Amino acid sequence: MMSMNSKQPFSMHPMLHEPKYAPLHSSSEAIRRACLPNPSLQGNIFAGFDETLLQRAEALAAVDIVAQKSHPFKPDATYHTMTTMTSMTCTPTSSSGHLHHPSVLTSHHHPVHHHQGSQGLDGDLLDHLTPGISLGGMAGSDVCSSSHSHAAHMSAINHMQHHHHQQSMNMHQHGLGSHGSLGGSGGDVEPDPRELESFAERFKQRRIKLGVTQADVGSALANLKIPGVGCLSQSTICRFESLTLSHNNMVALKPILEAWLEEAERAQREKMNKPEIFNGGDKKRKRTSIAAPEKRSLEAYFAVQPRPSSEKIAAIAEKLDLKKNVVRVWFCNQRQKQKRMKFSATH
DNA sequence: ATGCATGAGAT
DNA sequence: TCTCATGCATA
Repeated sequence: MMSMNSKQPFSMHPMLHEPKYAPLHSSSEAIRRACLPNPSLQGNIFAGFDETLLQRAEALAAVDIVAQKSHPFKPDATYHTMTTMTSMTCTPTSSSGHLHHPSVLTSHHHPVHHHQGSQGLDGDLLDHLTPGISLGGMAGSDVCSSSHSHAAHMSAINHMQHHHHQQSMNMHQHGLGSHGSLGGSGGDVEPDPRELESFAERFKQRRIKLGVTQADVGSALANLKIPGVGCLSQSTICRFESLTLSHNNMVALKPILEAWLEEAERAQREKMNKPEIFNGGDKKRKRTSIAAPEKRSLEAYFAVQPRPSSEKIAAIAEKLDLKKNVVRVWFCNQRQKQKRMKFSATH
């Protein structure tokens, strides 16, 4: 069996193991990415670009760079954080070495579809309000506290074996609408972008109404005891709300956040009934910063060739005086950005 | 809210 | 070595 839908985070017992869980896959997705607007350069068709192109791209990018450039430093450093791990909270991931991510939620691929536009999105920011509610343990937020940096080796919750093919099996495409297809066996979730969009918006609103921050939601997720699901960071919750995640990622996270929301609202209601109770070593990782001029050059290169070879990357790195790894990661992140929902062809 | 990074799994 | 899901650090 392959899973057809999988992703039903719930349905399994609340214990840990459950190594499997179908990863889901939904069916739609890919295509959205296909059409992204190219920043600027016109033809990216030249795939084999060579020095010449490189220079050309750079020149294009250099328009205003002329003067400023020069930053003495060389970024990079990838420092790797940590050295001490002392804590063990449930911190979700760890950068240092441990697993964490539950990719559990991944599904991917949908054959196609997309379209429609709208973008509602909102962007309000109001997240932090402080609540007074502690939602029965849920949003309490601290559970996973993360004060310390990493550590945690136990993120037990997350990870599972999950996915089988992340992107691999995309074959099914019944092309129909968006959804449905997939087998019926499980009921897959709707890959409908519209629905995701509205859910994200409603989610944010209700979350604010509850008085919890994005970070609170992330850590409270662990309290849900959904197999394979642990805490998530503020970043991820924020991205979910602003639709800046891949479509598959949105689809995977939706049921989880939906479950949390219901639980949190339920807990709050409970408290409402009882009026009284609720009143109530590390080395830090340093983030590399790529200066504007270099960034412009990178963008120009990207427009020409989004996936430069290792050699090209090295050449670019040298020209811009950046570490090769920094350049490589920049390209990876840039590609990921294109795939995010917001910008995708979906709209 | 986002930029740069890590790491698991797929290629 | 890439893609993806995620996160820490930061603007």
